[in-house]
Parts: sequence; structure tokens; C-alpha cells
Amino acid sequence: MPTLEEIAKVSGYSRSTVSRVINNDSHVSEKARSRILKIVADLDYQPNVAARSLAAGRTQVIGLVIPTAVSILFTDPYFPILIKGVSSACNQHNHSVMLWLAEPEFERRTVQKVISNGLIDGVIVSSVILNDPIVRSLEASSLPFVLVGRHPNAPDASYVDVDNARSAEEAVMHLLRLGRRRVAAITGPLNMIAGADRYLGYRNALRLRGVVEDETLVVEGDFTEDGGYLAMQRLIPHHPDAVFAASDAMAVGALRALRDQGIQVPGQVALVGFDDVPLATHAEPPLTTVRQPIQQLGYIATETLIDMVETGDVHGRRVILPTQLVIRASCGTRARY
Amino acid sequence: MPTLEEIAKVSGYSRSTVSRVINNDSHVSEKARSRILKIVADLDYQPNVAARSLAAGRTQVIGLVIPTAVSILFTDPYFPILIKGVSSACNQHNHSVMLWLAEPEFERRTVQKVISNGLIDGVIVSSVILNDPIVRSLEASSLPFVLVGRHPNAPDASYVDVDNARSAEEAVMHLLRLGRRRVAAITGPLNMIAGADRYLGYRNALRLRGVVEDETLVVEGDFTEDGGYLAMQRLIPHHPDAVFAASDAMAVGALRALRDQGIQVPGQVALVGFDDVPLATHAEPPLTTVRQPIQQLGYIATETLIDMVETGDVHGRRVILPTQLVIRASCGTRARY
DNA sequence: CAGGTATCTGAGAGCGCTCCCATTCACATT
DNA sequence: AATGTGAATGGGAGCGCTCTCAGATACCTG
Repeated sequence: MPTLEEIAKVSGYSRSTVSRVINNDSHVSEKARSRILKIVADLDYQPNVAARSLAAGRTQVIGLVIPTAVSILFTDPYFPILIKGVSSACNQHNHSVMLWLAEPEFERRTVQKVISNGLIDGVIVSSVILNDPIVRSLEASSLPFVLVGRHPNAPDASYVDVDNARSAEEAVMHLLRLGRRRVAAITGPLNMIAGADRYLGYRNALRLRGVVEDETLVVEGDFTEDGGYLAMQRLIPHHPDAVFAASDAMAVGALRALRDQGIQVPGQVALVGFDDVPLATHAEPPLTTVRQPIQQLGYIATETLIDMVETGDVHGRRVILPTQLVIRASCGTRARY
Repeated sequence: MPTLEEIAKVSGYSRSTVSRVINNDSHVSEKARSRILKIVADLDYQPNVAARSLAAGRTQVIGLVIPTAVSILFTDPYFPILIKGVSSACNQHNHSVMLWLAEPEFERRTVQKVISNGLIDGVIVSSVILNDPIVRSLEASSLPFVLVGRHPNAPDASYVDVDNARSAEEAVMHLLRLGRRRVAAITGPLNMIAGADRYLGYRNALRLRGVVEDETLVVEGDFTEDGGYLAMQRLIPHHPDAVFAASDAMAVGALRALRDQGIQVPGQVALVGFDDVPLATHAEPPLTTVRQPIQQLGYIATETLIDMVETGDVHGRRVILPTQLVIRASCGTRARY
């Protein structure tokens, strides 16, 4: 593995000049640049990231943290897709990703490591729990970071998100417009902002249509399929005629619970999910759901972070991406009873 | 962020002694060790990985590469689970993971970067295509690596795998023993060793039972659900009474195709998958499948790699983990026509 | 053609750590 | 008391790079 020094020796230029070429500094003659670039290509030279990191304080590496409780959900297709978005942006911008799935027993150490190992230029944190200490630690550190999903307790933090409340409201509104009266909700964990916001949207829709909220029609889920199944089992005795599930995984679980009870979807109960992961298309019946651009969320979070690092401009940035209600069979067209 | 130097100053010991404590070197007095450890804890000191890397040539970081064609399958639950295993082993051993999803257009650069950025101690490569140049590049480099899934063209490489051929054979054997005669196969990509081996197992089972292979009953899939759907559509005209799908995702796709045609499972067609991802349990009917310990595969690959790095003993190691045929409803009990 | 200016280049320090080697010290041995 | 031994410690070099600063060269201007 050649070093800068060797490239310098072979090219006849100094280490400094070679370094300038590598880093695309403009103060280099065309002659030197092309000569050095050729040698770099010939010898397959790759700068040593560790050395660069030490000397310059930048590494072209970003961290992606998926905290504690959430890593349990890792079989939810949401995360692979998010990761893909992050990775894709990194490839595009010639960066690399370090991935941390924080397991509870290593959490404190993980956070410390992420922040102060000197290896990463910044970090993306996804799906934090509302009172998760990681955000405070991050704020206290000087490491640039971007959240995927807003965080009300961190008003200055940068984030990329969708308008969860508005999207949920729209979905529930759709059920109400179709004539459903007893619309239940299987919420996400209410200590996650996405869970809380989607629940808020559900309530807003009811209020807008003058429907009084019935507490027996709201069950907190955990975003997983099994959680959706259990939640639906608890809802069935209260005879909802529609269900808004705050994730597709939970909607599919609910679907299973309904089928097990011989309840027809959408005939007796209309169902709407959230996310539009591939699962939703393949469900039987296909799921009406709110499409959120998960991969793009990851991509844009990454680009935002890289820009923050490069410009040094770390002020809070917010990006809200649009969602779309995708209407398939599971919500039916008109109530039938 | 405190440095070694600062810990040294505060503790009254030298940089060297502090370094020894940090690295668990035995030549340190108990007094020095405890005193220094206390200060380290108080100041929340974390060694700078970049500096350590430069000085020692080790980083406690490993790479995880999911190559080209495969990253398309990233919604397959296989990869998240594998990643979780890798990440978990890393947490346990105080390492970190760098993740590369090689996208076609960045492939060459990615491989170069992985090998020579000096940032990682070793790399785990999953699901390589048979003629993928990455393995040759890795062999030519001095970077320790472990494959998840054996690679016949790299006889000296270390790998962790299951016995795909034997497991597939067992699954198909089960179908034959239940009296099925026209057992079809939806294979994985045959340029991936797992795809080829499982197909081999299918053929072995037929041969052992004296069944002549019928080419019209074999369709190559791509491990995805949609691929399984399409493959099944092509098989239906040839009237199989059983199907061995080389992945659960494909099995679920096949199930959907069968349902769309009104064909009963397992009544008319018995179905067996491979992997035992959560999907399999939730399918309707639940899928009989070969359970492979995906998370453990990742975990053990990681431990193997870390051991190779630490001991410097890079000779080829092979670990074969056991599988288990999990019998659920989709294979039926006796053929009914 | 002297002086100024812009452009390109090289030398040197130093990022935070590890590792080799030399030194010190306590203790056992003669 | 002199010597040997081993363990504990400190000093210094250097890993490969970037960045500041100063020097060299070329070019312009009056």
C-alpha cells in the first residue's frame, strides 16, 4: 500500500503538493496535477483514513445509530430501507458508514464511543425514544448530527422527517369519509415521536369530523407485526368498523388477527397502515397506507449531515418530505354495515 | 475530549503507563492501574481510534460488505438479521462495524476503499456472486477476511456457512416421503453458491428416491418474493404437487401465485421454504422451512474474524452451523391427489 | 528593469497514540 | 555490601497525513 510519501518520491514533487492534488486544492499547476494523478492511478493509491483523520480532523466517515429499544424492531423493513438510503448517499459522496445498533447493555459505552472515537465526522440518529439521553449527549458534544424524525426536546437539532400528524390525519379522514364511524387506532409507542404524532393526527381527524374519541378504541402497539396482532385482539371486542394502524407491520398483524376471527376486511373492518413497505402490497387484501419516502429520508439526512460537516454550518436544519395516501383494497369504498 | 497525555498529567504517571492500563497490559502495578482507571472513568476518556490505528495498525473496526447484485435484495429479512448478528458480536467484543452496500456503479472504488483505507482490521463478506472479483482482490490483499457462505473458487478462504446441500436434500426428502411425486424447485440464483448448493441438494434427494429430474419443474429465482411469484406462475402449467423454494421470501411469493390461481396449499401443492425468517411463521398456511441460524452466522463470522486479527493466525477456517427442518402446515402430511 | 503581485511549491510541526528501549527500583542471592 | 534479577515506569521515535508559513518562480505594471 503506497503512501503519500512514496507518491511524492516517484512524482518528484513534495508530499505537500501531492496532498494538494489529492484534496483537490486549486493551487497546483496543471502539469503537476496530471502527473501526480497518473501516478496515483498507476499505484492504486488510497489515502489512509486514520492518518488523515488525525491530521485533519475529518474522515469522510459518518455514523448511523439505531438506538436501544428500536434495534429490536430491526426485522421491520423500515430500517433496511433507511440504511440503504444512507449508504447510497455515502457512496455518492465518497463517504463511508459506521453502523451502531445500540443494544441496551452496551448503550452508555456505545454513545461515548460514537461521540468521541474521533473516527466519524458526524452522526445520523434514527427513531430515538423521547427521553433518550443520546440526544442530550450529542447536543453537549461538538459532533454534528442529524435526526431522522423530529425531537421536540431538542429544538435546535437538525432533522429530516415527514409530517406524521398531518399524514395520519389524512388517512383517518379517508376512513371517516368512507362512512366508518368506529375508527380504532393501533398507535406506535407513544414515547417515540412518530408514534405520538401519528396518534395526534388520528385525534385531529376525529375532532375535525366531530367524532368523540372512545378510549376503548385506542391501543398502544410497538410497531411490530406481533404487537399489531395483540392490539387487534384487544380491539375486536369493542367492535370497531375501521382501524388505523401506525405502521404497516402492525397493520399486517392486525389483518392476521381479524382473519383468525373470521372478520372480513374491508367488509366488516376497514384497515389503513403507515409506511408503504413492500409488505403492504403483498398483504391480502393489499393495504391502504401512507407512503413515506423512507430511503429518501436516509439519503437526505446523510446529505444534510455531510453538508453540515463540510461547511461547518451546524445550525439546526429541518427538512420535511411529503407523504402520500396510497389507496388499495383494505380500506374498502363504503361501509357495509 | 481528554487525551492520553492529559490522563497521564492528571494521574502523575507517564503516557506509557496510562497506555498500558488502557490496553490491559500486565506490567503495571495495581496501584497505578486503579488510580488511572478511576481518572479514565471520571474524565470519560475514550481512546482516539484514528491515532491508535496509525500507531498500532489495529482499529477495532471491522468491515461488513454486502456486494453488488445482492444489495438489491436488501429488503429480504436475511440481511437485517445477519447485520444484527455482526453488530451484536462487535458490541460484545468492543469493536465497531463499517457497512458497505456495494452499489454496482461504485463497486471498484468500494472494494479498493475497503481494502486499503487502513481503517478496518478485517472484513466480512456476505453472499458473494461466484465470479465476483472482490474475493480475488481480498486474497491478494493482506486484509483478513471471513466469508458468510463458502466460496468454491477460494479454497483457502475462511468461511462460516450451513450445509446448504444437505439441508435442501432433507427438505425435499420430506416432501417425497409424504408421497409427493412431482416436486418442483424454485432455485436461488445459480451463480450464488447458496443457490447452487440448495439446487444440488434438491437433485440429490430426487436421485436418492429414484425420481428422474424433470427440467420443466425447475425454475431459477432470485431469492425475492416477486421472483418466487413469477417462478411459480411458470411452474403451475406443469402441475407440480410440491414445491421446494430456496428461500422463504420466494416461498411466500409462490404461495401468493398459488392462491391467485385458487390452488390449495398444502392440499394440491405442498410447499417448503428455506431460512425460517419471521415471514415464514406468519404466512397462511405457516411455512415448513429449513431453519438456518442467520444471526449466529453473522455473530460467529465476526468472532472468527476478530480472533484471526488478534492472533494473527489467518489460515483458512471453516465453521458449519447446523440447520433444522421446521415442519409447519404448508407441506401437509399426506398427498391427497 | 526595478518593484510588486499572484501562483506554485516545499519544509516542518504535530494530530494522539503504541511500541521499543532504557532506566529505575525493590528485592533476593551470594 | 556487591551483584543479579525482574517488574514497573518513562522517554522518544514515528505511524501517514494536513496545514501553516515561508520561499521560489513567473508574470505584470509603470
